[in-house]
Amino acid sequence: MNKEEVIKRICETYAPLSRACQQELLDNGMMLFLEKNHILVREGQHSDKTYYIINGCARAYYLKDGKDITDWLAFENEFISSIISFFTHQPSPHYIELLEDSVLVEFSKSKIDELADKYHDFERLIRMVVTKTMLSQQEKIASMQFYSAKEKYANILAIRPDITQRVPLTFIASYLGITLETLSRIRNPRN
Amino acid sequence: MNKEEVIKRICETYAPLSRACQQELLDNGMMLFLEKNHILVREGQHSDKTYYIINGCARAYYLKDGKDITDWLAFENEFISSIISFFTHQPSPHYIELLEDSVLVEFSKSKIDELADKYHDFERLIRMVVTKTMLSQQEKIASMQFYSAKEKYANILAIRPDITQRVPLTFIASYLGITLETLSRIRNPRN
DNA sequence: TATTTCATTTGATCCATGTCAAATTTAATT
DNA sequence: AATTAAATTTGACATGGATCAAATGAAATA
Repeated sequence: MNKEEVIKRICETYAPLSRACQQELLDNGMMLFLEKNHILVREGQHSDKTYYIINGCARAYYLKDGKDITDWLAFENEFISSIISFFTHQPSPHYIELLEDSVLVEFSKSKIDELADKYHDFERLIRMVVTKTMLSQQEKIASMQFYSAKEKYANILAIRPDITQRVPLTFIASYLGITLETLSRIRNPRN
Repeated sequence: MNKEEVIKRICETYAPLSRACQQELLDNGMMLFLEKNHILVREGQHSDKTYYIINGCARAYYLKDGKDITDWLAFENEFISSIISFFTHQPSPHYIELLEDSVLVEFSKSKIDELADKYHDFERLIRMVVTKTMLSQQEKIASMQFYSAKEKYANILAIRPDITQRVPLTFIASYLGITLETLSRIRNPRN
């Protein structure tokens, strides 16, 4: 997939953009071809970039008392960024790491803000991206609030059946707010 | 506070609006004076309204296996709506209930969409509202993922110290994903 | 002010999930 | 293929928080 196709895909997913706006977005997105385990953002950095995943997947995680906690997983046709740093200009509490060899398009916050200022339709698109993110967070909150470990695992499998083939169980476990051992036992059909 | 002041306040909080847009928003917001325990939205309803709280507070809750689970609490100068119904046009899984006598301004989704279409600056404002919501959800997710009951309670007290004077403990407990009994024990200084 | 209803606390017990440690399986590297 | 390293499973045990039940306290209403 080339950049043109990516822009087209983004428009289809979220909201249509004028030809001029598409072109300008195109000129300002940078394609990246990166290897598994590459770290896009480190804790403490000011990250003003967002990444659209063409191929591959990534996770955002942070360290709590030295323990690695995944709190976001993103796959093809999704955006990932250090949400706090990107939106509030604070240093990132998160690392962002690729879990597979990936192809990404990188956009900078300043360009996005500029385009959102210049083009009403782009402002719309950003609103849609944020709204979609908010709705998936809403689901995540519901699934964490009063569901058992087993229910949470079933939930995520329903949303993304191939997740266990693509994401190590440790990361899935902490994403669900449970331990690796508990996840392993849940997955064992004898239990 | 009258409607003009409310609109002004909203502009200050999120993003400035042109005079014309402010006026149109004003014409389409309806002020409501409602009593404690009033139910704004019921499960199963298609709710296409959002409510801005001038005075008072409200909660969104749903029933899981007959149990009442609060998953949103809103106070003055915040919006509350049946997030799923409002954004996806599905029937609401939530109830929305007032926890105090409250003054609200009600806006309809169709008007909001219309204004967002017509005015770039209003589109911007909506984007800001959604972004802010998303960021507070992000915090909530972090606080639920790997924090103990005690830590979660400390977190919410730090954000809103007067919450225990305004919201019954049962609702706070389920909002934190813990039981009423556990919350009660946490609050007892002997523990 | 007495009575009823609702909210909160306290106690006793249980269980899902965490913790720590070791074994096993799978993948990466020489 | 052999060796090392990483990921996952399994076991034994501990514990935070749930559940159920009853007592107390506070607020609403007669």
